[in-house]
Parts: sequence; C-alpha cells; structure tokens
Amino acid sequence: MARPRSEDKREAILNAAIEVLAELGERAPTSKIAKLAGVAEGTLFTYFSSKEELLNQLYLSLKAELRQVMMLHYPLTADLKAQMQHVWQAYVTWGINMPKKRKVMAQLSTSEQITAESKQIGMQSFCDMTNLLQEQTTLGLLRDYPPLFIGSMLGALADLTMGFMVQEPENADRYQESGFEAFWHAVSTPITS
Amino acid sequence: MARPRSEDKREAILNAAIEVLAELGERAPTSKIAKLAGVAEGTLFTYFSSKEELLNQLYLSLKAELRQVMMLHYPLTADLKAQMQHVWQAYVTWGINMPKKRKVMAQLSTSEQITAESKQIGMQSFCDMTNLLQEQTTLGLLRDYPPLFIGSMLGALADLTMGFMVQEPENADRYQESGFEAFWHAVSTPITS
Amino acid sequence: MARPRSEDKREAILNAAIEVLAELGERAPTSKIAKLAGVAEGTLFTYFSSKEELLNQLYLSLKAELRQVMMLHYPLTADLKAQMQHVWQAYVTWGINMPKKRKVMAQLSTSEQITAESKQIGMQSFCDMTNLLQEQTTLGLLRDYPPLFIGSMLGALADLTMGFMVQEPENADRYQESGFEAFWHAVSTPITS
Amino acid sequence: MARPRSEDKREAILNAAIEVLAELGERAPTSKIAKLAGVAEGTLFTYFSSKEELLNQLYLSLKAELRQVMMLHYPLTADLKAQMQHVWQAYVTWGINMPKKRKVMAQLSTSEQITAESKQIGMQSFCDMTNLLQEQTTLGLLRDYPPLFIGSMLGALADLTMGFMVQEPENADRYQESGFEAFWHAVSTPITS
DNA sequence: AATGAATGAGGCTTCATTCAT
DNA sequence: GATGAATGAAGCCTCATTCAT
Repeated sequence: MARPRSEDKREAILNAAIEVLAELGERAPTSKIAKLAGVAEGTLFTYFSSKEELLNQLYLSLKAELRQVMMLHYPLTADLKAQMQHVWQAYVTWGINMPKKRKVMAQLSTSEQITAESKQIGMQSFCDMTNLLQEQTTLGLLRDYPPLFIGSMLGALADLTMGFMVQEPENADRYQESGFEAFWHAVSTPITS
Repeated sequence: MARPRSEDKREAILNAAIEVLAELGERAPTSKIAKLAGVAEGTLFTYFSSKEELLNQLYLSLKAELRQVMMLHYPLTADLKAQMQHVWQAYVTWGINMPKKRKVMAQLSTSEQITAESKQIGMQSFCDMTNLLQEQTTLGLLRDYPPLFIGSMLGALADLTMGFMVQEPENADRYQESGFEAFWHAVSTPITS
Repeated sequence: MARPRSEDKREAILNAAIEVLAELGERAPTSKIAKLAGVAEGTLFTYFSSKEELLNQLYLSLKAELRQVMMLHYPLTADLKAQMQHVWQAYVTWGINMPKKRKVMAQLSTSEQITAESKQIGMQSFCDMTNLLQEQTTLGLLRDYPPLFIGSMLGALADLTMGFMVQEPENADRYQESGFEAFWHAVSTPITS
Repeated sequence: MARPRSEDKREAILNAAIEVLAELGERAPTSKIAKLAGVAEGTLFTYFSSKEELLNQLYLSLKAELRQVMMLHYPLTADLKAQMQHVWQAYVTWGINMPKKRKVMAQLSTSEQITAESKQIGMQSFCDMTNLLQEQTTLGLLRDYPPLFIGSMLGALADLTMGFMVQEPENADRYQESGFEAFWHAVSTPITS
C-alpha cells in the first residue's frame, strides 16, 4: 500500500473516530467512522490497515496531543509545585473542554485492542515530567516513590476530579482545587507543604 | 413441578462470563460464555434476558462481592486510619488475588452497556464507608472533601497501586504501603498524619 | 400419550391461540399461547402434538363454529333467496362480532401449515348449503354454476363486504345490503331477481 | 467509481423471493432467498435494509406489475363492459400464467409485515379503473356502489375464479367466462345486461 | 488513490420441542 | 398429567475487509 496522499483525510478519520467511539464505544463500526469523516468505507483502510491499527493510532494521537498540551508554556524555572500545578491544570482544562477525547482515551486505555507496545509509547507522554521528578525526589521535596508512580497518581486523581467536575458543575472550581491539593499532599514531603 | 431454576447454573454463567470477558473484553460472545459454563446457548437466556442484562448483573455481583469483602472483619471500633487501611487492604488483596474479576469490573465500569441505574446501585457498595466519613470529616480528621470524593480517591489510588504491584511483583509490598500512605496524606488533615 | 384429561384446557389453548395469532400472525410463539391459556409451555404439547397440529385443529374448529352459526335457525322451508340471505347474514354477523376469529381464519386459509386435508374438511362446512344449491340449480333459479363455485362466491363477497363495513362503520348497513344484493344478482337467473 | 448497485441483482433478489415465498410462505429465510438469487447473504441487505423492507418492496413491485398488465392495450374507447372484461381477462391471464406471483401477492396482502402505507400505495393500482367507474356509475350503467367496492369485487371474484381454474383445468375456460358473467351481473344495472 | 458494492463469518436471540421433576 | 427449564438449530442482521470499477 502506497503512502496515503492526504494528511487531511487521516485527520478527518481520526476525528470522526473520536465522535463515533465516544457515542458507541468500541463497537463503533468503521463504516460509520468513514461516513462521518466524509470518505468511502474502503478509503479508511488505505490510511489504516485495520480497525485495530486505527484504534492504536488514535490512542497514540490522543496521548501525543495531551502531552503537547501539558508541555505548552511549561514553567521550566518555577518551583516543583508550580510545575505540577501547571500539568494538572493543563490536563484538566483539556479534559473538560474535550470531553469526547477524554472519554475515548479512557475507553481505549482499557481496551483489549490496544497493544502493549502502544501503551508503552503512550506512557512516554509523561516522560518529560517523570524526568523532572527524578531530580526532585532526590532533593527531598517529594516522597520517595518511583516517578512513574507519582505521574500516574496525577493522572488518576485528575481523571477522578474531572468526573466530579462534570457531575457537579456548580462546584467545578472547588473540585479542581481540592483535587490538586489532595494530590500534592499525597506526593510531597511534609516540609514542602 | 418442573426442574427449578438452578442457582448453580446462574453462578456458573457469571463465572464463565468473567473468564471470557477478561480474555476478550466486551466482544466476548455469549456462545463462548455458555459453552464455558457448561450450558446450552439458549439456557443463558433463561437466566439473563439479554447480553446486556448479563453484563449488568455481573457488574452488580462483582460490586456486591467487593463490598462484602471490604466489610468482612471491619474494625468498627478502631480509629479512622485503621478503618481505611482495612478497606484498602481488603480491596487490594481481593484485586490481586482475583485479577480477572478486577479487570472485568474495570472494563464494565466504563462500558456503554452498563446502565446508569446499575452504576448507581454499584456505587452504594461504598456507601457504608462513605457514611463513616461523613462523621469523621466533621471531627476535623479529614480534609473537608465530600465523602464520595474521598471514597473514590481510595478506589482510584488502590486500582493504580494494584497495577504497579502486578507490574513489579518484587516491589508489591512497598507499593501497597506507599499507595495507602499517599492516599492517607491526600485526605487527612496534617494533625492526624 | 394418553388422552388429555381436560376439555377445558384444550378450549383455553385454542382461544388463546386466536388472540395471539390475531396479533402476531403465524409467528405467534407457542409459549405465548400457552401462557395466555394459563397452562405450562409443555402442557400445550399434550393437547396438540405439534404447533402445526394446533393450527390445523384451530382452523377446523373455526370452520366448524362458523358452520354451526350458519346453520342455526336455518329457514329450511323458506325460498332460496331467503335461505341464502340467512347464511350471508349469519356469516357477516359472526365475522363482525368476532373480528379476531375472522382474521385468524383468513390467515390460516392461506397458510402453508394447513394441510390439504384440513382444507378439504373445512370446505365441507359449506356442504349442506351446497347440497341445497344442487337442487335449486336444476330448478332454474340459479345460474348454471357448480354449487361449490356459488358457495365460494358467497364467502368471498361476504369477506369483502365485512372489510368495507369495518373500514366505514357509518355505512356498514348499506354495505351489508349491497353486498348481498350484488351476490344475489351474480348467481341468480334474471327471472328470480 | 465503485461498482454501481445493479438493478439486475435487485430483480434477481425479488424474483428469488417470489420462488421461496411461494414455497415456504413468510417463513422463507433470507438466506435461501439470497442463495437462489446468486448473491451473498449480506448482499441482500445492501438492496433491502431488512426482510420487512424486502417484502414490502416485493408487494409493491407485484402490484405495479399487475397494474401495468391490466393497463396494457386498454380499450379506452370501448364500452364499459368491454373495458371491464379487458381488466378481468388481463388479471386472470396474468394470475394463471404466474401462479407463484399470484400466490405470493395473496400471501403478502394478508401479512402483518406489509405496512399500511404499502397497502395504500398498492391499492392505487386500481385507481385508474376506479376513476372510470366513477363516471359510469353516474350514467346508470352500474349499480350505485362505491367504485372501490366494485373494483374490489372484481379482484375477489377473479381470484376465486382462478382458484377453480387451477383446480379443474379442464373447465378453466368455462370458469373464466362464468366468473366474469357473475361479476358483471353483480355490478351492472339490469338494463345493461 | 478513491469508491462503495460484495462478501460471509459470526453475533444475539427466538422458539418448537423434550424431559427431568 | 402438569410443569417449565433445557436444548440447539435456525433466523436476521452487522460489519471488517476485499476488490472490481
């Protein structure tokens, strides 16, 4: 199969997949995705060799987007807490504004169709941050947990927090703050608090 | 009187469903489930009117089992931290020993097929604990978060912790401890720490 | 299989079959019929060896009932037209008052499941009348058509008429009269009109 | 451009449906129809979205064909009786030559699967003729019956007649004539006879 | 490369009938 | 005899993928 010509179409398919997956879960038919993307059913398969491939690419694309969002305007010189708050804030804002993307990312994260390799790569989204942590931990600002463990906590608690924000929009701001506060106490040493 | 409907068969189907769902995800065919349960395809539908019904019943049954596990030997008179540690411990032990059940419960939790009602009921598993929290919060032992928020954090962090325990069995004990420690710092007031 | 004990149950099943067939057509499941009849699914098969058997028995039973209705108060000594009008009237009255029975009879009449033998027997419902015709024809009161042909016309035109009566209840009486009038002109010799 | 949808295949499926329905009634499985049509099972559903849709389309197609047959060489300038005889003749000839089509049309006419809308449309097959009747009635050539009533009688009596023709092929011609004669006397005023 | 008709395996579910109780 | 759970063969339909155009 030759290199597909149009990057636009690839994007269109991925975006359509988000819509349809958000609505129908993994049972989303490729035909519906193609239709929403404005391409023929067969065309989808020139851009993605199989549905599984499409799902994996989508997963990676979402992870990459999220990573990019978190790294945008990253306060490299601020203190650790500020850095983490930036990441938290970026993730939550993205997740709240793009609920379908968040939903689909969560879906795919537990899907049988996402290969171990994809999950591996996806996890590297957090690598940069993890690297920062490595240093900070040794400085005694953070509890002595593996950086990946800390990063994952941030993800898990932020996800949870977003759920509550959506459930009770009137208290969204408080959840947003409380969530980060809880996370920070979970991972920082008492001195830093 | 005709043959009575057998509770054993119902259990067999639910257990078979766990196996097959753990392996294939929601795409698990009812035929495979029936076969593994040792009943005819049609029999499955005398116990569960549809696949959706089966999944919802399974979800509720898992939630109920988990709740029971957590409530077993519950240290009603111990201090709050000990109580929470009990719940944490019970959940993690169950999850580690029954990895398929844990996997399936996670899957179903994000499934489109589980009705809002089921999720509602399932959530009440944590109600008892949540009620305890209600009191404790007012005593100033816990940060001023909604009890459900705290309960959900416990669940989320325990889940996360189990993931790491499975990933690095050699450090399982440390993760188990660190996980709870992190959770406790996340939700308790400084004084209590 | 021994002779079933209760004639009541047999009747109940036949009556239930009428209800369910009227609503669902031939796809009416035996289980629904049994339920409505207030007997167990299996019991149905002690009264009728198969669904096909049930349908055939029902068909015959309806034909027999219709025949009985038509023969009730039959004006043996009246003139031919009056006799026919009696039959017409009896049929139409029955059909209008028992729309489900009429519907089911029509359904079964075109069903693949009704054996040739049943149809043969069912046709004899009209035999008595047909026999009368045999004589009358030779008297020159009726056109020289086979009696069965005449009898069938009566049935067909009465059916048609009932359809219109149901469709336009406000003109029911007129259709009823016109229908018979048309039939009578169709089969009688000019002299008799 | 992809392969265009083939009118031939659509026809093949409709024709196959006639064969299988004539033999098995409405229980005719779509798989048998597809096989006989020489297409894959799934293909049937690209031409007809469901079995019900197929049956309705088939019903309409048969009605349309019948209408066309009746209107071919229609003697517009002949007298009323000749016109009706033409219609009668056309219908009976078609029905005798295409017994399966006739059988299936009769089946579908009483089927639960044919929508009211389809029946509505199908009925318009007779509209042209009915319109003619409207005028003729006012001229006193026909009895004062609603045109639709008269048209339906023609259909019913012709159907009946065909049944006898098939039953007793040796008397087919006589039935054919007698049938029309009966119909004509049923609907025309004495003067015209 | 793009299209969408064609394919057919496989899924969920129904249901007539059997048979253990 | 009555019951209704058990059975498994079909049935309708979906859908990932292929391929003729």
